[in-house]
Amino acid sequence: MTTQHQDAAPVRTARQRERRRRILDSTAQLASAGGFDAVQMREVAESSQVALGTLYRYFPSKIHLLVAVLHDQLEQLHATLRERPLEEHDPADRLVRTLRRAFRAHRRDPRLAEAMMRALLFADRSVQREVVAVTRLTTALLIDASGLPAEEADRRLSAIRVIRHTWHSTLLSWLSGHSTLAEAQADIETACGLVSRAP
Amino acid sequence: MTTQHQDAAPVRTARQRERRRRILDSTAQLASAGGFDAVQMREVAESSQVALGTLYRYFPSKIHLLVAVLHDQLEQLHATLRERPLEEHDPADRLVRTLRRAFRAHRRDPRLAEAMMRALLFADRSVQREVVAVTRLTTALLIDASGLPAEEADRRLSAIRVIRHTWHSTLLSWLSGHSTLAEAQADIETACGLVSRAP
DNA sequence: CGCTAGGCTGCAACGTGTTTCAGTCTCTGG
DNA sequence: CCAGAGACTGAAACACGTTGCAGCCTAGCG
Repeated sequence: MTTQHQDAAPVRTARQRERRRRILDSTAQLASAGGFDAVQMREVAESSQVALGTLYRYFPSKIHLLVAVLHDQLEQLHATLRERPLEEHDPADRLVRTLRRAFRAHRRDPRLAEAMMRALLFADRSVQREVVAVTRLTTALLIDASGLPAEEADRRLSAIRVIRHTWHSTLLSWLSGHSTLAEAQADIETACGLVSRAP
Repeated sequence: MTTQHQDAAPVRTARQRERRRRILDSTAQLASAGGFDAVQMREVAESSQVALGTLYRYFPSKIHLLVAVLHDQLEQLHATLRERPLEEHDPADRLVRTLRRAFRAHRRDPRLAEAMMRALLFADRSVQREVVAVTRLTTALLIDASGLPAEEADRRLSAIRVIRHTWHSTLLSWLSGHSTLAEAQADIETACGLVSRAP
């Protein structure tokens, strides 16, 4: 049962693009208000003025839906970050700054962050395409943030992935109340140090 | 070496201890056969010869149940690791070795691993106690593996947490088919390098 | 040895993610 | 402009985690 969503097939009409946007927006709104559990498919459908079956045609599961919201938000974050470039030169410093910014953004909307991260980490093989897209986007964002030239970044990909893992893991862990803010920030700094080491 | 078993309520009778063991065992068996989705509460109850309500008295949710299984398995792993001590001296090498062993174990039973990790990362505040217990146990295991003296380990706690985050994250990511074995192992090695740096 | 409190059982019921389907609407090719 | 293909709707139904409850059983106490 192969899925044919907009990822592979571009959306045809403007109305479909609007539907998709309405769905993403009301999902984010519901998540922002009540977290993962508050994103209920019937409610998403209703508040985006779409039938339940249609919602499932656009996003084959709640996980797909929330991962798509994450992807959407990441694109916005990436754009925002590009608008305000950093002044630091040291790659590790730049990464720490960037992730601090991102963390602040999530602290402002912890329920939305929790919903998206839970979905990302809960995603199984059926969401592989979307998860890989998010992973790629995040990696690109981190490389951008580090300010490293492409070839240098290539040599440090493993370090960047470790930073990404640490980022996701600490964020979720903090959002779920399993660790403290201080721990999360210390760990992110520790991980970012990796990018300045010999490859 | 905190031997924290289930909630503050110590088990009273032998039959209760047996019931708990039967539940943990059949959960592990179901998970091993079919992963997270195959662990269905009705089925766990039936195959451990316990009423559904009783299952819920012992473990208030599927997530609690699977995190308890993880805790159980970690205790076994910890014991196994102590039996066969490492010969390496370098802390990073020792950690890499240990995590390689652990990874191999999970490769032998990927569905069980997937079920446990999904549960751990999906756990919310209501599972805090159990998640913190697992976290502590894992940290203790890593410190043990590193061979560092206690005070030295204390100074590197953040590095050890980063290793733990990377471990969980790469493992789940590999189990979910989002990354390759090579990436996972490279990242674990990269993270383990942190423990040899200046504090 | 009987009594009581609390644990256990079987079962029904509820909520929410997901599937299915018949009927209706919209878009596109001819 | 029309017909067919595909998309959308509304509603019902299913699956599984979770809860609630009435009655039975066990353990420990008097």
